[in-house]
Amino acid sequence: MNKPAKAATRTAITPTRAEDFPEWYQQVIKAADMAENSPVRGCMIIKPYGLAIWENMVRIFDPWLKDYGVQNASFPLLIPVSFLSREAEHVDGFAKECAVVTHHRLEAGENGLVPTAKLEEPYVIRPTSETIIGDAMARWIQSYRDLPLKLNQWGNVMRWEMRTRMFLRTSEFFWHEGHCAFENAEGAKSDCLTILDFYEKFFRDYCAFSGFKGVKTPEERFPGADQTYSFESIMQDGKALQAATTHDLGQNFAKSCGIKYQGRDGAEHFVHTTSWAFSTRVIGGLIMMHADDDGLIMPPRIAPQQVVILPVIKDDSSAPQIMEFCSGLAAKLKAQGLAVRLDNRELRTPDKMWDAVKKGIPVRVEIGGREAQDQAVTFVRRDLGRESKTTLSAEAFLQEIGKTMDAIHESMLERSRAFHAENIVEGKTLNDLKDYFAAGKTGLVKVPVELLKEEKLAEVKAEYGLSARNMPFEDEGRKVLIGRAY
RNA sequence: CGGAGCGUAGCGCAGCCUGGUAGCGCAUCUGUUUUGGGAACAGAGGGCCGGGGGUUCGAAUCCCUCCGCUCCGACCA
Repeated sequence: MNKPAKAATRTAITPTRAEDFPEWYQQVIKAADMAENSPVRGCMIIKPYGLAIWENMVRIFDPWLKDYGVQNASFPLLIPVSFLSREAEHVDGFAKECAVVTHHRLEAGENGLVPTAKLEEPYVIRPTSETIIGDAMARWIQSYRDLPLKLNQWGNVMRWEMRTRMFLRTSEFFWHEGHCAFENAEGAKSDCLTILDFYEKFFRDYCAFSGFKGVKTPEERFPGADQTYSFESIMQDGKALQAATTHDLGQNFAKSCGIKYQGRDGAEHFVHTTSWAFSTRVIGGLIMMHADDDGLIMPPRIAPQQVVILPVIKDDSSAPQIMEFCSGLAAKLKAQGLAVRLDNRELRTPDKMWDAVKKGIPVRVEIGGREAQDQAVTFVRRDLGRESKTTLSAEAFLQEIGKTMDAIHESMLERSRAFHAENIVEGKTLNDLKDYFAAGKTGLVKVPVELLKEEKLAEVKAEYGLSARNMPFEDEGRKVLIGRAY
């Protein structure tokens, strides 16, 4: 009798991506212990492992901004309602999703605490900070010598979303928001493009994200912007994710906030401002881009833990030797600047192993009696799975580990590129677009921009839940990518 | 805010139609044996069955009403 087929196909995450993508996404987050829902509607608790990813993103990206001349600052969480109403389009865009603070005191009432002491002017919890930063800029900028002024803040914002999903869309989310002011339109545009390049580099070289830079169509622009640029990527279910945006705000906010300077010509001019951001949403993108049916797969360069060392102890007699070898190995890896975790928890080895798998730790090292004896290292790459199990001398392993990290990164990026290549198809006509999605296909269709003028486009978009993602730079504005998006 | 579904142990679920002392799997704890890709046995702990109201001798189950969550849509990083 043959043994029943070993549950080799059992996946750490149920359901699988193919069975139910949204549910799979939730389960990956739970399995990796990244975040959980909170008692506050639409807001999540980011757990240590999830926040560690964000902290790495901050650690990597922040120096780039500083190097480019951006200074960090911090503006209030609360914004006077009157500030928000300064820019007409901006109001339109955000008013509906603002949380409003109207009182400043609680008193015991019949059914518990009730707000008393109404504020004369309510505040909104910032959905974004253009207006309050603009107000400060108006005071800080007098002369062309004060320009450019480049500011950024790392913080949280709140948008009262109708429908939330962990990381991808939550009412409160963390981000950085850059706000810059320039003498002229060229300065602002160049800022938008420079930062967009930073974003592309960040996603490509650290998150192993393929994607495309481009210009937003007018209807997809940020409220109050003259031009919005974005970096977008396609997730494993074929839907696009806007990973980061930069906005050329022209003189719109300068005029509504009164940001003026005396120019080289002695006359008074309005500045040109920009704003740009990426958020904790990117963490959701990491999951949907890279994770598989066994859970997360972290790109090595932003992984909170890059190497996990699992001692495999069979009997207590060999334990001290194994642990000593493990500690030594951990110390040497740390000395190379790697984030190492020696998992000496009192759990069974398979449980620790699956924990490492579900957290997507790039390299898992297993050290048992044999390795300790031979001064060797057995390791597995998370992106390749158990087939990649390799044993090297400790010396060789320590020499190669940096290259292994790079190789994992490159292979993840390559996978992402291949996926993008397969999921962007060219179309010419509205019917091409319609037929593609009518056939149940996913991904994006690249069509000539002239199609945006067709009246029937709205119908097709509505029918299949499509939107214009952006007009990729590589096509010089002649084409636009259309598809479903997060 | 519209449409659909769901709230029962830490997690995943059954029980509800047809009311009668709350169950299963995993996880947890204890012990023993184990341990190189998801261990076995034995025992134990753990629940205001989302909240409130009703019907009833009796409600997880029937009715009303809130609240929350998930998915699809509209809105959006």
